[in-house]
Amino acid sequence: MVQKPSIPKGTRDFSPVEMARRNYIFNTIKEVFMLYGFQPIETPSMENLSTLMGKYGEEGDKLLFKILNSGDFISKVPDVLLEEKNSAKITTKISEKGLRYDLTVPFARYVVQHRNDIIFPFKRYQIQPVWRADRPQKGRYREFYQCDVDIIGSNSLLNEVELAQIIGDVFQRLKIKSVVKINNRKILAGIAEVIGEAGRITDITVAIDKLEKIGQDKVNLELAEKGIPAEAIKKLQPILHLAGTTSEKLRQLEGILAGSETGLKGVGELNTLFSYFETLQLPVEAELDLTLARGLNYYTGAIIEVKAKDVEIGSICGGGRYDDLTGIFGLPDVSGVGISFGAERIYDVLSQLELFPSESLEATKILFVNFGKDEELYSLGILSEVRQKGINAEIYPEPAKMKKQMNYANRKQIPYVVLAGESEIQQQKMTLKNMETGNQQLVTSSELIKILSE
RNA sequence: GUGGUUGUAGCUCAGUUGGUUAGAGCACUGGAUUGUGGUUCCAGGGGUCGUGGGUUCAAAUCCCAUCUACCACCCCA
Repeated sequence: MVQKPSIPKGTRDFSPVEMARRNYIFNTIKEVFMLYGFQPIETPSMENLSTLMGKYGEEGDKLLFKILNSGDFISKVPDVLLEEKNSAKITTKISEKGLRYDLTVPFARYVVQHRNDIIFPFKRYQIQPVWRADRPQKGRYREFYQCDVDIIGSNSLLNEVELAQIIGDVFQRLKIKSVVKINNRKILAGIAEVIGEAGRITDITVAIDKLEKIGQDKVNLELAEKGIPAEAIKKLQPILHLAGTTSEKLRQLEGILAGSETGLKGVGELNTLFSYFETLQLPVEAELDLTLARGLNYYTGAIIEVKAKDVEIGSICGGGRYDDLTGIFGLPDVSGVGISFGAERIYDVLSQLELFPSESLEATKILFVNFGKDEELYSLGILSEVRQKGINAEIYPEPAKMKKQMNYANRKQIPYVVLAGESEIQQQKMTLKNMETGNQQLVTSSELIKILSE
């Protein structure tokens, strides 16, 4: 019995139309990356679990896809463990590889491993799929592409500025109206310090990250549930409701965070950043957003997130600065900053706003109808000529009925069809049909190429 | 990982209180039209009713489990 084929949960096939659109996104992003001097690298789909585990928090470890060891792996597991039925413990015995969860951690591993060959500051980009064992939803998959750009080995804020410019360029080219939200981990740390809960930064940031979504009251409730004292929560309130322009907000923060050295440093960093933006006139809106927390625990400085203005969707790009990502792999004090474009979400935004350019760019431009053996030979010669001029062309591979061949051209949206039968061959010409208008004309091969090159 | 909704032809969906051979539109194949597609007309192929159990004389229909997609949490691109 034949079984119905299917693909694993949360994965997708990409058909030609989707590929053309995805390539449009990837190519646009790549072009901009290269414009700023970034170079591509690729890393393997799988990494050793030891490099992946513990980098994304407890949740992250659960969401890692693990790969079973080869061979008779189960016989090597001690009976005691099998009887205990503890998945976590057995996992370490039967799996030592996992699929990558993001591109940043493998990049850190790469940097440490190749530190002697890399020219620092190292500017690299990387466009590859990542895998998460998350429960799929709309716009959330178990396999999806990330487009990462990172600069590693430089503390300069100029790097943050360049990333903001890249964001501006990319979304301007894609015609997506967007706003860049910026925050700084040091400010968040400062806030926690000032309200007397320095040790609880993670709980506090995770809660205030939801401010926009669930509202102030629920945020306060969540903070209280996490065990933050009422007094600290009270102190937090005015900070969450700073008003005015970015520079006004920063000035107010300076006062609030006067007691925190880290906090003030963060304010200083944002001041420089925003003054750069002002003089450079970014092609994109940038604003300070104190509620921007981002879960990843390795960020230490700037936190960046981009939202599309005309579509209700999560962030389409995000990132930040990490001061010591490579430290865990034995290379301390190397600071980096990077962002990641979410290809799938950008895809969704572009389709919802119908901003994809006409897809025919990569498709066949002309089809030669196949009339039989002799005519085929005649067409084949012209076909090579056309291809040599860089025009995408094809010949129908069998002398099928006209209707079938025309229908093929029609369905593939091929704009031109060449008909070369007995009478055309005698004149050393061919009939060129415009599929859109239906017009036909008798042309020579050089006339044909001229028309197609227009 | 927790809770909810869902599933009938390649796609979008009908299918009565459980009752003969499960239907339609689009798509596909062939013909009307032997060198002319996108319009029209005619004919045809295509179904383990998501999967596995159960209740019943009888299940697409009722019950349970499971898988998928979607939604809300959690988290995130």
